[in-house]
Amino acid sequence: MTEKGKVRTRFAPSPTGFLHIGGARTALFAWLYARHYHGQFILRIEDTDQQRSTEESTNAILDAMTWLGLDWDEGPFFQAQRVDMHREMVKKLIDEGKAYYCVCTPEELDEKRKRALAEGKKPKYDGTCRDKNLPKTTKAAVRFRCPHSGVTKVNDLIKGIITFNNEELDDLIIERRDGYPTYNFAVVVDDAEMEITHVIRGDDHVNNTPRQILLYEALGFKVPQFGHVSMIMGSDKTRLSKRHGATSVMAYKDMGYLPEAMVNYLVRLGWSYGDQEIFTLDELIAFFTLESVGKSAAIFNPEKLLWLNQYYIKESSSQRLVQEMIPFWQQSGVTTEDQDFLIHICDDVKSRAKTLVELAESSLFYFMDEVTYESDAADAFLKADMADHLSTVAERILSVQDYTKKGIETFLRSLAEEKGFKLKVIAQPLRVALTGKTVSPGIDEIMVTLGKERVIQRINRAIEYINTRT
RNA sequence: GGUCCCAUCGUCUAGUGGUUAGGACGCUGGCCUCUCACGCCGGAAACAGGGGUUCAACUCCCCUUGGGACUACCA
Repeated sequence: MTEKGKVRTRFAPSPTGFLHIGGARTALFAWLYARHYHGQFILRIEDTDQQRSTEESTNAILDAMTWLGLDWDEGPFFQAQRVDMHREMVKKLIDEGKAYYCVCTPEELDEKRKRALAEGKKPKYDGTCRDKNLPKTTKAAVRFRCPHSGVTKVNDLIKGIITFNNEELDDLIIERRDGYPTYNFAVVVDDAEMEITHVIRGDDHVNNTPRQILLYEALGFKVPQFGHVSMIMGSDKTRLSKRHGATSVMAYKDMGYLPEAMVNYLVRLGWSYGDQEIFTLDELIAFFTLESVGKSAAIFNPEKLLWLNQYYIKESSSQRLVQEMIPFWQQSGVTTEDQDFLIHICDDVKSRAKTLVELAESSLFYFMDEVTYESDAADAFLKADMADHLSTVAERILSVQDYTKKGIETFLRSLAEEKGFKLKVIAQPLRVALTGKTVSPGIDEIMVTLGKERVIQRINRAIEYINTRT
């Protein structure tokens, strides 16, 4: 099933929370890399931490991946379902003398670590059980026997060659006393077994890489290529957290962001293609390589994401937008099924909204049976001297043959000319009559969308309003 | 503390020894205009510091400084 020479990448999140912005970017890079080289992208859930993993998180991550359009060719695999194999591998290492049982208690180790740190020494495992050749017991964890000398080189696809002295590494635990493998062991076994060719993951794993390479070698596996993507940080250069705003990908969906905006934003965080800012998915797949991924950490900039979102809303077809708007309109209590009406509304509003939430908000007036006038707007424009003009519009609009943007504009302009004032003199009162606000799409657009009947209704109601007020 | 990584406008970045250091977001001046957006034109804004290497450094090397990651029987 694995084609020879094919690129295989994976995304391996731990289900301990929602899909984070940073995780999403890593996933995107791994996905793009696989797609660019016509390879496979595998999804694996790293749920060996029985305490912190939840099914809810798994589902949330899957949903977010789907929303972003990051489809996977294999999986999702669950690491916890693979422990038998992990244990077998542990056994193999023990049999070969490459791993050993350790009965030091977590408390003891913690104590030693603290002491070493206080004395300014390296807090690494002191090797108490390394040569005791202890038998397997229920309280024994398994440690990997790490070489104490030599160097391990990581040829990172993004960062270049990184060299580690093996003496810096200590004998890490590969199987807990509860019988479950630890992360560093399970990733190696799984990545090897799944024939992952390129491990693309977060920067925070670079220091794990040499010991993982040693593990690959001890197990007799082929060492994959590594590519470590830098972290995403908040505006104060600390790790991105809730303090910097929403960090969950799906929170952005709920805030009215389009997935392509998120993808486009994320990909440009660390990756570039000349001066180009806007990319279709096909372009990304065609252009993406790890060579053009930068090494330095990036700061998450919500303004730019917002700009991209506005761009994609503006560029989206209104048909598509109507679909996307369904949940948002629903939240606002809009029930119309009139597709045509909804499409026209999107035509009018889409260049004026930065998010779908904003779009919903600014389109609300279209659906009202009775427009609610903002008090400042009414005070300024629904005044006695305007009633006449408004009723002229209401009367004459009936006979406008060319009821289009163009036709309405011509009609309004000639009316203004006839009465001897500028268009804006009638435009603003009309706007308030039709929308209740002083800010809206163009009145010609609104009138077309609303249709003659509703327009006349709203104008007459505004006239009534003026009359009852004076 | 140790190990590792990083360093061009506020932010994302282009740059690969010789450029008026380019683009984008944001900010800002103007145009368009029925309001608001969109769009268009313009502006301010950067090579962290110090040593080398070189005829020539943003670009290569070293140091300093500053940031970040890891240092768990978490992933």
